[in-house]
Amino acid sequence: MKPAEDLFKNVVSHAKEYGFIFQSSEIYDGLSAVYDYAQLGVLLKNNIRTYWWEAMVRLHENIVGLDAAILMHPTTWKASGHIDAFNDPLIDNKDSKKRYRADVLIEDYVAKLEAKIDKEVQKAEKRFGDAFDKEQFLATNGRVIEIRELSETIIKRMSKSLEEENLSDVKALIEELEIVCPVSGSRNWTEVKQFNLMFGTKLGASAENAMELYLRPETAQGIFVNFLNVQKTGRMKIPFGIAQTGKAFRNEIVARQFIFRMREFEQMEMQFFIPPGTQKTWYEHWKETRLKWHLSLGMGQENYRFHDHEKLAHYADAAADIEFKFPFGFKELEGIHSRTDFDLSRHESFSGKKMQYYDAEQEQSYTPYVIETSIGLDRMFLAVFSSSLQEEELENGTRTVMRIPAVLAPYKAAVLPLVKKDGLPELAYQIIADLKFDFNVAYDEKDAVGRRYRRQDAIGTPFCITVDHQSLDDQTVTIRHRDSMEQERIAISELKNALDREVSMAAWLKKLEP
RNA sequence: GCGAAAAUAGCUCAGCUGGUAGAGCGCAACCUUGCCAAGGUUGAGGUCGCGGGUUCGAGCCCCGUUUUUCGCUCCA
Repeated sequence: MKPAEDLFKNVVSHAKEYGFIFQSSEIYDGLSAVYDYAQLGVLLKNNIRTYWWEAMVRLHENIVGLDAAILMHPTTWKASGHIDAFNDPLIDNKDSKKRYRADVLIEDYVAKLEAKIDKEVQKAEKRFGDAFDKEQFLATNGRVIEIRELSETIIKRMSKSLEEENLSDVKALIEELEIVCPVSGSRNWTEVKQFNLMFGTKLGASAENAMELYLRPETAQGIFVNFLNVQKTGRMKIPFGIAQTGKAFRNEIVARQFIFRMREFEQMEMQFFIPPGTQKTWYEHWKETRLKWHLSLGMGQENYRFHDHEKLAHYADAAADIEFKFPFGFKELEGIHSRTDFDLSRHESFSGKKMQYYDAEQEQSYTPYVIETSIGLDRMFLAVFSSSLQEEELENGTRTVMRIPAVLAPYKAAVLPLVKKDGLPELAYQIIADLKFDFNVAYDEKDAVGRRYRRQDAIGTPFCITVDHQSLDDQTVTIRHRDSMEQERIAISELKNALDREVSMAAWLKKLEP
């Protein structure tokens, strides 16, 4: 058993060597945390996307698709909370090397002040016993009033400075309050720096009247702003969902671990609109449904687990991750969030447009609640890729095999003439000409056939079809299975059916039905 | 962003106290052959991440920088 670090290195170099993933702009030394999908990678990635899309949109009568633009009106991000939540003022302690959110440090300080009020209350309670009137005490006690005023002043000043982006005053405030680093206990702080996790760009060719825009940091908002358009034009009845896949961009402070955390990445997400009050049931429903999708690929139940969030995002009332066992440990692969009516309400108030749904059965209008399922396509790629890549010990040596779920494999079959003469290549090409309308098929005639099998193993091709001399006589070929390396002989006319059973989207999607 | 380590052929790596770059695998062409990698012949491919400096001379020493990995930090 190799150490995890080596396994991961192996994944990265295999991805490069066989043309799955290259670093972006490699000839210019690359661009940090940006990667390109290569000739085989794009096939695998497209297959994953399609498998998700068909499972979500095609199989669910009440889910429709959408492909919203990456650029959106800037107010979108005010409404969504990203302008606030994505703009963190950060400060480092030079001694402990720890980084903190400057506003959190100050808020913690204020929280401590307020804890002092509680202490005063407790003291007074002891002193006065039953005669103690808490309301009265809080309103009149000089010490309490003093602390209250101080906290208010601090919070006000901090909010004002943050609003005005006066970061040096935030630092000054931290220094004046003599806030120390909880780890090192020192007051040796760096300047406060603003980190904006959204990529900015400009709309408009001339600099003066250009409009500040952001590349979307999540795809979800494209769905929310189109909620009523889709609902009305699609005559959708709640509960219903809108699904989309697309690129999102985040200026991560630390982007690492290959394609696990990239600055430009692709999300596959679905927002499911439901009546308020039903969110618990639907949340559970989608947790289950999504896990089932993952398990249908047969990559091992033991590689998945749920992680329920305790700390919730500003918009959620429940949230869980489906975590996958990557080479570097269990990490988030997909999120299922109960987003309440946060997004629609916010858009309603920022746009002034009603974002409500009239429920004819209940005879009332309401702002729907939302359950979100959101999976990173690139992460899913990494999950499939890293768990598929295996070194297998054989009697005489090892073989490298990618046990990619057949439905996702870049090539479904390779057609190999046993020798490149005697008319075998010609027959092989005839077979390809027939199969290529249904399957992505490779051809290879170079080197010994055994070596060609191994080459296909290394890129995850589930089947190798070998044309030999007997094929010329009786129109049969051998078909070799990637995982077992076993071969059987079947009629050329049966190939399409045989492959269909094993690799077709339809065959795999049926596993999702009860 | 901080700290540490690394960067030499497509991949994995070697390269002596500083003296003009190698291996294995892979790749391409041809020959032989053919059912589970590693037959033969020939060949392509590297200004040693990039930029400076020291030196008669730098893959090797020094400085900067980029990228990657690990730890910290962040993760709606």
